Amino acid sequence: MNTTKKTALFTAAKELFGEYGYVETTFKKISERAGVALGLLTHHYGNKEKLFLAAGLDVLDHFLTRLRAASENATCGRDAVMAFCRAYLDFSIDPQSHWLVLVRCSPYSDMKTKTERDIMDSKFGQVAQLLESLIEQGMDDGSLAPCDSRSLAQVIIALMVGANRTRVLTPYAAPSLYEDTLQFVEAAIQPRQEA
Amino acid sequence: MNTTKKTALFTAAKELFGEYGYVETTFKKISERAGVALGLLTHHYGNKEKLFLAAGLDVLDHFLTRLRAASENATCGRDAVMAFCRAYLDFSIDPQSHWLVLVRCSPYSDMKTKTERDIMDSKFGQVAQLLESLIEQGMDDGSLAPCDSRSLAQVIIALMVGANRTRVLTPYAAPSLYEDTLQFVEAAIQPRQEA
Amino acid sequence: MNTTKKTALFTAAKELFGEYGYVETTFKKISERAGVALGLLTHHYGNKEKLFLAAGLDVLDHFLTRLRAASENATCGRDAVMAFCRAYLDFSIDPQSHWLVLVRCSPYSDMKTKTERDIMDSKFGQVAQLLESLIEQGMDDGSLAPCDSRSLAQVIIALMVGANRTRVLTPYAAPSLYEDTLQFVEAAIQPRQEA
Amino acid sequence: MNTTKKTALFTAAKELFGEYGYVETTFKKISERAGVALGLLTHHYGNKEKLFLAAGLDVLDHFLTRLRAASENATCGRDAVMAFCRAYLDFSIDPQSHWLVLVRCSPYSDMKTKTERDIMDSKFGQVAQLLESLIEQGMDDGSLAPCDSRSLAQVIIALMVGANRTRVLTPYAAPSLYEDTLQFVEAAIQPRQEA
DNA sequence: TATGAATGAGATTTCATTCAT
DNA sequence: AATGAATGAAATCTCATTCAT
Repeated sequence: MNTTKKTALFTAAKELFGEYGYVETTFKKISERAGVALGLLTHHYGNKEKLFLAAGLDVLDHFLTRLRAASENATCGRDAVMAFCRAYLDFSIDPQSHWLVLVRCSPYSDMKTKTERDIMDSKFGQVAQLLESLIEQGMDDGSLAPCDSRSLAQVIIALMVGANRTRVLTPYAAPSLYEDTLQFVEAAIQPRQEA
Repeated sequence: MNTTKKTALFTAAKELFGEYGYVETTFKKISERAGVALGLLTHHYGNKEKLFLAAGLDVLDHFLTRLRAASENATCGRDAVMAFCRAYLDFSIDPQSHWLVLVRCSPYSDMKTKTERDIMDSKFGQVAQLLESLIEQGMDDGSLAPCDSRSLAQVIIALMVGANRTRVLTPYAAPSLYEDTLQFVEAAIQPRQEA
Repeated sequence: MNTTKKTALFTAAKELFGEYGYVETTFKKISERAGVALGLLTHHYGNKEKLFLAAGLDVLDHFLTRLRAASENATCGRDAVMAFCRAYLDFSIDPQSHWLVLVRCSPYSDMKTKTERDIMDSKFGQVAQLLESLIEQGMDDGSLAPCDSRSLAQVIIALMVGANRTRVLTPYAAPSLYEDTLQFVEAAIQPRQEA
Repeated sequence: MNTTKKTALFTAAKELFGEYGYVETTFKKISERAGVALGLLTHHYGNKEKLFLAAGLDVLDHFLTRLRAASENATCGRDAVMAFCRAYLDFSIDPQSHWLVLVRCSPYSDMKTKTERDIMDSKFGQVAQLLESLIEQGMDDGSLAPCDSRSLAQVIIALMVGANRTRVLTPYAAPSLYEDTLQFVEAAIQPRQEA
């Protein structure tokens, strides 16, 4: 197949965006790591930003697939929420997932075009919607106390975001951080019998 | 009199780092916004990275001061933790605080020198230590259930980080996000009487 | 059947050279407008310069044919000269003629090869020779005053060139420019009875 | 003076735009000919187009000054018109004038920005207005027959344009072309007593 | 004949930093 | 302390041309 070179380019780009961030990932670095001519990048992807968009969407697509798969077989809504969280954190440290693309490159700073930001936004929105629906399921089946599902989803995702950044970007994350995070979520969503 | 120009430069730098991030903040932009000669920048700060370090530390210093002030008068440890969280989130949206410097510029990507990263790290470490001590205080005074204070501190700070990023970087944050976040913390650290 | 693609390419090339000039007309643009594979261009025409030469000569050939047809049936030399001028100006604004190829691409800057410039030169020379012969005819039949036919031909053609550029390249040409130009020629070549 | 380098750059740019045209005049060529660092170009002029605009306006300003000087002392309108034409053609072959900048670079193709084209247009407009006023003066003092001054001015300028291009761009211009051109104008504007 | 992936030289532009004044 | 001209390395992007299929 002659798709090889395009694929090599794409993989190298995802690696480098994750290692160096958007700005410090250069055409030269990408083409050298992919073992491919410099010009092939614009030939296949038009420009750097479009390549980044493609990379980001690719990661997000796999992310969504993984989250859906992880949460669909849970026995109750609360378990589904916990499965979602676990899958989120697992994905974020899976070396195959190229998750760092989304961590080191901010789609909100590195993409100049509004259209492209909108595309990313809608994908991120789907992540939130998935969690919302799991929360609603939990309220339906009684495994979660009544609450504003959209609000709770945002807070839980915020926690995932922060835990992930602490782990992958800083040197001082405790080894148990992810487990602690999951327990924290569990404690917070635990329905309690009040007098 | 002559401190004026140095100060103007410093303020302009903090504004621009927060608006554009590290890479897109140029010497030209800074000197223009400050209404000051280009050469003054290296004259006063040596180079871009040192300027950024100074800006970041300045923001962090004010941050720590604010967190300490907010938490020191609480009536119990749990209240102190909540005051800490509230102060964190308030500071993050105070236009005077130049907090965005720390959000848009990652000290972990934008600072090449290990020494400088270490300086920042130690400051961030003090934030975590402060929260840890408040948690311990809570365990002492019985307002918080026994737990690993370091772990809990990291998780809570992770949540602050994520909530803040959601609010200031994305377009889809719910207006109630910060309040929801605080409630979430409250629910999670609520000591509960188990059978 | 297979001439179609070559023709489509040629037409697209003439359009684009006329619209964008030599440098800004790219292989990509041409092949896209023609709806044809990129590689066909070099396959059929060798390289960009040869394609341009072919395009320019094609336009010039039609131009010469039109000038000859327009001037051959005039009743006297002076009328033939005027018919020549009118045909020149008409051709220059005939959308079918692709005249702009010769206006926006300078054969004197855009063709590096001396041989190719010579080919173009000789064609342009034939235009001048045609006008010269019409002028001589006019001197023979008494409709034009004696003069240096080569000189007069060059001046008249210079006027055509300038009028044409004013009309097709600038935004400020008066609507009557071409008519005014013809009257100007008429006035200048009018034989006058001097005392 | 430290203006030296900026000036050297400007002169080199005018020379090269005149020799090679806009597109083939590169930053490298300019900085090398000026003996100056590459980056100085954008430092002083912002970008290539602005440099070209500055160069073109500089040439046009000198042009206008020369045309005004040449035509203001004529004894009658017709002489003023002829002095204008002679000054036009002289300027066009004065090696000091950098006239070729305007010949080889088309302000109508090479300037993308409408604003900049407008600035050039208005300068060209002043050339036409000057000639118009001379023609009107000629009609007033009786040295020229009544006519539409604007139309006549455009045609005469068109002839200057064409004669100039023939002389400086083609290899086949007769040595007497400029003299022939002036005579042609003289013949065309000669007021004649009709029966 | 037809396709379009692949190449790499070269162009414009940016920018931290230096330095003479 | 203050200025801004000057430098040149490096980045992104363009594009004619080649070539395997």
